Amino acid sequence: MEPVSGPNDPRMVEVAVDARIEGTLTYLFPYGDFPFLQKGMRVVVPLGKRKVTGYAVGFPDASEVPQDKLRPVIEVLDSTPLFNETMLEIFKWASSYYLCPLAEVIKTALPSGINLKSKGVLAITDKGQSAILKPKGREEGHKNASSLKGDDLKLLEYLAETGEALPDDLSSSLGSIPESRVARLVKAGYIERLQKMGGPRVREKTEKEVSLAARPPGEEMKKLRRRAPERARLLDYLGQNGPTSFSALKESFKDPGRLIRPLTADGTVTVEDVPVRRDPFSRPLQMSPPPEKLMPGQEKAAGEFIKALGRREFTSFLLQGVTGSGKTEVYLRLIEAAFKKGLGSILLAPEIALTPQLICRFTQRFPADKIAVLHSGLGPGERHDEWWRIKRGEARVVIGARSAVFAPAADLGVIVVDEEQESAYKQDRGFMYNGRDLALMRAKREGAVAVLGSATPSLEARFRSGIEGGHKRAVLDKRVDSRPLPEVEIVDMRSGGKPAEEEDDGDRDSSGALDRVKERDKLIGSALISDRLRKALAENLEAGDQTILFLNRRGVSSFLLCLDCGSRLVCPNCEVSLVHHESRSAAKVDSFYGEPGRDGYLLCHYCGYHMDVPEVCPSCRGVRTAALGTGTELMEKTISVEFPGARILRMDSDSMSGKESWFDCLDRVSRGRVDIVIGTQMVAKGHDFPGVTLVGVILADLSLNMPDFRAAERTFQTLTQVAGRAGRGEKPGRVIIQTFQPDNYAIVHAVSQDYEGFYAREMEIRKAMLYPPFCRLANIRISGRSPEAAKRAAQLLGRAAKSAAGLKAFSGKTKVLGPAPAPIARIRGKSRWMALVKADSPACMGAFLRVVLERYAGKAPPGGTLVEVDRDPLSMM
DNA sequence: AGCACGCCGACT
DNA sequence: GTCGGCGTGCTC
Repeated sequence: MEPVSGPNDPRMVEVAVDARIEGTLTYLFPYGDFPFLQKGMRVVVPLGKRKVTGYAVGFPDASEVPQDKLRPVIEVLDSTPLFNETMLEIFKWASSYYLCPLAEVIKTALPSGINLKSKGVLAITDKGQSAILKPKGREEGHKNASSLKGDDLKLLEYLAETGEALPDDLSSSLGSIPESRVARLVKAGYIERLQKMGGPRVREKTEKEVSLAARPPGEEMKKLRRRAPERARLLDYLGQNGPTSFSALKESFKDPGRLIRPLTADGTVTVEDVPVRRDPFSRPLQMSPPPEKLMPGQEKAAGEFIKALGRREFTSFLLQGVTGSGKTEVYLRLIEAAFKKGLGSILLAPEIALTPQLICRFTQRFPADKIAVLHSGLGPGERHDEWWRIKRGEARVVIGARSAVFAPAADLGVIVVDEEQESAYKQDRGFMYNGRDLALMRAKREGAVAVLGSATPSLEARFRSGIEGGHKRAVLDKRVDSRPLPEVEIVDMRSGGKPAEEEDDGDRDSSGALDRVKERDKLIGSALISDRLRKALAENLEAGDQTILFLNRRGVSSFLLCLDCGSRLVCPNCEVSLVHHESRSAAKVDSFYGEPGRDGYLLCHYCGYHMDVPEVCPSCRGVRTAALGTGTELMEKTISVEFPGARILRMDSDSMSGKESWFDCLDRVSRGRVDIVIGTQMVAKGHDFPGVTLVGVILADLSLNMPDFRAAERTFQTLTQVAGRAGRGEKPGRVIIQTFQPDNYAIVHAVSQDYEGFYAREMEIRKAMLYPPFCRLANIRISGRSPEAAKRAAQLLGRAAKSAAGLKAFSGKTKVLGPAPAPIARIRGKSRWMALVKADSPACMGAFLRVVLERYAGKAPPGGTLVEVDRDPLSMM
């Protein structure tokens, strides 16, 4: 950590610069000015004409770049390092593994808002000033008459008035200003660009704190009590309670300001600004007492974890426990043990599960000031406070989402990753890390105990718990209060739902007009509720119980389904659903069913295989096929028509905005103000709704048919999870799963709540098709504004990849699928392609990707296309 | 993000 | 032949 400090040392510092630069740059630093510079501190360095923030990551004693090209550090921003050597190693590892610039990794790991950036502000020059003062410059005969048009004059006047301005501010005041115009004015010498450091500096929140400086002698007090009783009472109060915040005083005194002012004048009391913690969870929480006794399974698991903690050696566990088996209690015991040893702990949970209820369970066990919470709902100030409380060692128990894996906890003893299979742990842009995987990596480097918890572990985690050197496995197979798992039944929509009958009146020719589609939506809306579910819903309403209707609306693409036999069309090469595309894009209507596909084509988004929409279903020769897509409001409408009295709440990412609304909804449900909740993924994730006794899954197929090799795994996980929502209170729960594919193994095993059965079956398929955990994956994503350029780039990249795969080092160990258009082929005006790489080991994958990118870099086509690598992708969309 | 460098079309 | 457009690639 110490910089080289000998008198003859070259005094160079290696800086990870916050710019789109691979690798690090070397700078000089005048040792006399910055003798305290250490690794882990932020520095301001010159980069071209700009000043940027960088992170000191090393002190090399030689540089490949000639000494005279090195420029000196301008400023050191910290007096104490923001990360230690261990974290730096993790950052470097992550940078190399995820092929992401080191500075971007570090920026992600540190609380947002910590970076300063130099901004190019525009200011008017003297020449510009005089040009506005005497606009009759024409008679000078110079060209400035022609270049100073009315618009330019306005711009100069604006700058003269404001002093300086960001280009964005100019645009918002004067309308969009093209860069070329600014450049022209700069060149003509009317305005100049200045570099100004600035950034969202987060300051500590402070509060006025009043403390007693000198207690007046008894006589004084007596006098005071008579002359100014309130003032005396305040002094007594401060004497008793010690230093008190101004806001707290307001509760006991009417106008503390008036009382305090004279007291500060004579020095009896002092008022100070002290930093206070912004409380991220100020909402009142209802407490439920912690269980006194653990179940035998919990006891055994907790014992094993704590024993491993005692060894202070990296050990990883998979805690596999059915819904309601009390995993959280096991985490708490382990973290308690670490806390008692003075070790730090981190609990990662998916963003959506970081509820007040979860935090509350921790505040019951640990002093509130020892806990820090990190999640995206925090403002920059709150996040900053929490981060520093951890950094300073005040908080030793960290609860947070994905990025909390980087929390600066010292002496880390425990990292828990709850619901380890969740895709929320994967960041899907920029630094595309997986919080779970980095948690394991960090635990390894810190000699900590890692616990991955899940009711339905990812195949990767489950697989690694069965191999030499993998995770140790602990199983909780009993629910805490011996409550039975809810009764799950399947409704076969091919007969029970009868969607086809009503729809079979000849409107299947693709000439159907808009109103006809709407008409059919209505029919389909009600057809999507089977008689069985309708009856159960009515009964539940009658009984005054709550119902959740779960519409698995993940994804945008539609797939082709046979309405007779329920089979779907999959790619013969990749075993993922073929995605239906309209040949005429004008036919796009927001309909649950798209136009039945006689036209259009089917495309595999992994390998590019495509075919025309078949006339008949390949498995049953039936003629009734439909492209199944999206639509949620439809469900709400249908239900409100069929059950006019019911109080309905729709919960999905569209109808939710901000955390308030989300909390409010949860609140309304738990208070019994809602009869039927219609929702997407959101309602499936761990919330206790004791009043819910019926859960209906509208169409389990929707997630089953995603063009993703993990579709079955996701479906199994979601159905298991959503089934766990029913019957959490005293009444038993009931789950109705509607599907066109009642025989699909994911659904069958979810119904019988048989994880191991599902695991065995899915592993066979993964092995046969060579998917994780039997290989490593990387998704190379290509995107660009011009469809042609993107396609061209994809082809060139494909060629680079294929040629690299032919190298001796990689042949037989790597396989390239595609390139093919991404499942969402166009998004926000960008065309997207992807190529999927399989490799037999992480090391091979890393080496291969580097070679591919290097080969491609030589011949990247024009047109500004972007190539990104998503390593260990969870979503291929 | 900004600036230099280099390659093509419109002008002197 | 030169000016100047913008598309591409470095920046220690």
